[in-house]
Amino acid sequence: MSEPLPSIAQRLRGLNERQLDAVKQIDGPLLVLAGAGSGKTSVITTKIAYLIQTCGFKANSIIAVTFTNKAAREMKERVVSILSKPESRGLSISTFHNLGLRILRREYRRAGLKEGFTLFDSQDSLGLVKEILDKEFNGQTDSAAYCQNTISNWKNDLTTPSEAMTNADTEEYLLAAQVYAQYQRYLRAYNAVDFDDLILLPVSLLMADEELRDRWQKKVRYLLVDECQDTNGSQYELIRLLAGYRRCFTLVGDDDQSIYAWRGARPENLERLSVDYPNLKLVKLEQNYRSTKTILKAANTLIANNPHVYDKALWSDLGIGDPIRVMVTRNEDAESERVAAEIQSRHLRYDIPYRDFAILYRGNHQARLLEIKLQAYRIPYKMNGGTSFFSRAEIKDLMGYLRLLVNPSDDNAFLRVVNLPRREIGPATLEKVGNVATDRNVSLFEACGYKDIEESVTGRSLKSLQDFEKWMTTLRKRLEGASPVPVIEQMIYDMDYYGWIQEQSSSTKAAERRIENVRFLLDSIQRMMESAWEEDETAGLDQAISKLLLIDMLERQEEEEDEDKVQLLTLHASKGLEYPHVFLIGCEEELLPHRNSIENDDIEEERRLAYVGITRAKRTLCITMAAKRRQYGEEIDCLPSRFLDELPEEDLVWEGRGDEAENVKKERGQASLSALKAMLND
DNA sequence: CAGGCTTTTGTTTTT
DNA sequence: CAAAAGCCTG
Repeated sequence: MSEPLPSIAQRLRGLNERQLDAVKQIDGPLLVLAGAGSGKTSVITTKIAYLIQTCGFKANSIIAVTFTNKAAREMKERVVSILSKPESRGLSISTFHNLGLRILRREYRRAGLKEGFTLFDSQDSLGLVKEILDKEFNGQTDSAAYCQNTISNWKNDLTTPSEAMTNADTEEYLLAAQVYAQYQRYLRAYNAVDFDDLILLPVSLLMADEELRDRWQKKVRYLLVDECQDTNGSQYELIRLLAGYRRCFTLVGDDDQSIYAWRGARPENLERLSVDYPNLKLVKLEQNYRSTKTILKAANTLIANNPHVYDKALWSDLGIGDPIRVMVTRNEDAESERVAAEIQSRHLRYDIPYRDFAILYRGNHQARLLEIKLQAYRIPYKMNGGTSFFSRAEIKDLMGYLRLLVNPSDDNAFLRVVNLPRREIGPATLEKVGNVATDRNVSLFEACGYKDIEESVTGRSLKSLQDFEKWMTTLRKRLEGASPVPVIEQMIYDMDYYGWIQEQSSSTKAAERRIENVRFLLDSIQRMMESAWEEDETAGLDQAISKLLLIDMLERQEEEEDEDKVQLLTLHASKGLEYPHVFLIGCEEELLPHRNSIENDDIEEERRLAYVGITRAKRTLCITMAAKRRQYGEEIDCLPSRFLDELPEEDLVWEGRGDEAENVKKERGQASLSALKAMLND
């Protein structure tokens, strides 16, 4: 031990009175209403340390849940830095989905799953829905996205297929309900689960099985949940079930930062808590340690336009700081250009590191232009989100192989990889395999091992099919008890996958990049295997790959290099983060209150989104908008976002090329006027 | 069966 | 205006 660790007593001294309340309240249900930047992460991490060090809780009896892997990682690091490593051993800080996966990995048999079950990502499940619509509902594949969404909502609300069927009162619902039933059947046949199942199945098991419920409730002595305004119905139920009769938990949330209602989050869970737990204690954290007074005032003024159940008055001790700049530009091109130029000049003039800047936007597509301009200015940047690591073709391919290796029932994986690289196995052959599979009631892969196929499939196709089956089976045997990565490398070598990638890629550069990605995946698997510690007794390839699917690998990849880069992210992705200098771009009607949200009257959530964006800023905030924007090839006029009207005018400094700022100011008046008219009409 | 061509579709937000 | 999906030819 080189340096003495900061003792828990020291930690506690660093907290304010409210925060201390939140930490010390340990013997009952507690809700912490934590405003933006009020130090809730400190509270959670200190509390975990306090529970272990002062109150004598075993680390492995505490479960902390967050929504993103990033938050979980950060939290874990902070706890480990307070406690010693051995003391924090076995402590579980993970996302809801990871927790669900962990439960399922232990109890999968009771959920009707077999060993090595695979996890479908949303692309996989959309594909499955399409397949079902195609096969069983004469090709109504255009409603696939709708069905997928509806099914997901049902699952989040713990609605079973039969309940969905009974309650279906419209044509669409009925179709979705029928697809839902089939979808679940197919998933089980493939020995697969989707994201929603990771919560749904553990909840069903805990509800139905007393022994299991008992076991888990004994195991979990204290529960902490971050961002609980984002919990959906099934997640809330999971919390309740794990908390059990002991009812010892700390939930932290902020209703003003609820921005996930569209994916089933139910912020009203915060209110429901006091009904379900009458002795619920409430602590409010209202001191903001992050932003200047000006920024905080703007945020407060904006969010005051939303109704509130719990009143909250965020205040800051920090200085007034700079006023908020509002930049108006000719079009979206100029907007990105201005932002890039601004960052470069501030970087050069004041020596502000790139990493201190963040550019926030509503939709991922807005990043494209920014990338171009930032590159033109030679500004290093990091994009958060965007195309996931796992949606890259080469990664999907390899994952397909791994999935099939681990789970021979995974027909999806089979179909993806069976003819890749080319093995002369086309649709005709596969249809015959499909027939055998249906007759024998086995998966496609298993059907390849049956003698039956020799009756229908002949010649070269038959040989390559059987070779494929033998090859995969041999690999799987070799996988047993061995370290998986060398086996995978052998597999890649056997099929000359790198050669195939080179053949497929347009340039050697692109090919190199893709091979690098594959290597990175192998590397991650290796690391995952090595860190098969804490909790999970078995560490198989199957576990490694499903865990990796849940982790945003892009994050990981970037975090390794300690970089100085401008951060580009969506408003949604920015929650929980903070930056000294923030640019909030595209503040226009139809974009920041998004058009769909205007139509559905969901302005409040959009306002919260803007609120989240503003409260990310520590020192300066710059809001931009374009007067014109190209959309579907047509150039359209943009109105300033109504949220600009809701900010304190005296703290805003408008800039732009003279006339444009003037025009927009005029329009701004008109916008308010038309909003007023609309109100009067209601 | 593959790759190149035309047509059509479309933009929220994500574990 | 772009990307994806579907169509058609070599």
